[in-house]
Amino acid sequence: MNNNDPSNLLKKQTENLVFLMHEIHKCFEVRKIHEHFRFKLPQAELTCLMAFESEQNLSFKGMAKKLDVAKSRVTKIVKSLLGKGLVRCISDPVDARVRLISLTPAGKKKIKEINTFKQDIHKQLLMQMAPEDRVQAIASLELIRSSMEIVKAQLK
Amino acid sequence: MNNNDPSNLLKKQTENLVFLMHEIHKCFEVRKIHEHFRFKLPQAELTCLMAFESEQNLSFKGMAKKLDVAKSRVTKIVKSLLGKGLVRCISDPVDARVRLISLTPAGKKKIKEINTFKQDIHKQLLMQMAPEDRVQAIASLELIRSSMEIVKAQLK
DNA sequence: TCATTATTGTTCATAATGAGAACCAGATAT
DNA sequence: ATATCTGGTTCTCATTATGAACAATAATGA
Repeated sequence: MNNNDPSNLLKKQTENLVFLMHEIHKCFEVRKIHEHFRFKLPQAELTCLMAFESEQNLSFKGMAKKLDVAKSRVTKIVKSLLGKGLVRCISDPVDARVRLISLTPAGKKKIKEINTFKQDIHKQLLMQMAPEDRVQAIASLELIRSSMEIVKAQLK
Repeated sequence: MNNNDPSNLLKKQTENLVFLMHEIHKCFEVRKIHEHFRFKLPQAELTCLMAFESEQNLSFKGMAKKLDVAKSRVTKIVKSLLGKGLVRCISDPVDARVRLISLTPAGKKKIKEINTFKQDIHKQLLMQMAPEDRVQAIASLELIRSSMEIVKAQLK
């Protein structure tokens, strides 16, 4: 009994965790689909645009690394974004092979819109909680995230 | 100042939350891809198999509702799973239109394997935390999940 | 009972996401 | 100067997914 009780607790917590993570993940997916309809852009193009939050110039290779996709995928995504006038390409004066991708004014406006929406929806999420709980929730997420990173690293 | 400070806190928390949710979501995706390689099954087929955790017989329509995909998608997924000998179909004696999908012994073995892995990885996640923190983390996730459901409902 | 309507599953066309191999052009190094 | 390396494009292929059109079967109603 002394041995069984704590292991049983862990098992119950595990089952609970599996369920909660799955549900949260589904909600997250719903939000992504919603963004796709709201901003009339395929999800891959949305994530591509968001890559310019931290940089303003990206080569195709750099983008591929950042999005963790094949170069050929970037070619396709950027081609579509070019057609929509959201990005532009200039060839690198230092290296003629390299094409630098950057946002057009329309693209900048778009990511501002997307960001506003994203911030807003997460703010709403926090507002569902009592202010004390918000601090705790974020601390827990931080702990979960770092734990996930460790488990992920062990996986490979 | 008195007015600015709390709103500034909320903004910082929001940014933090956006980041954390995004990172956690990425980890979750990595796990799904890992499962796909480990169990040599496309992700859609994996989720289809997992639907038999709570039921042992499912019509194509029932499966479509459960997986939240179109009927035609189910046709394709089940066709592939049939070919792999993981599910079988019997026509409903009550209604000749209906084909009931159920697991073969091989399919049952497979979902047991998948479940063991899934439980194990979540258990490992909990083990990264101090026992007191586990309770808190799960409580936080529960709160986050219910908050997400509310925000999601407002979205539509 | 028989015709109309509704439901179940299949097939087909289409689109998005993504990988990887083969390839060309421009850069680096020996 | 030639060989090698690197960045980007193109092509083929697989996976995920929808929705329309369709065939077979069930249910309803006059």
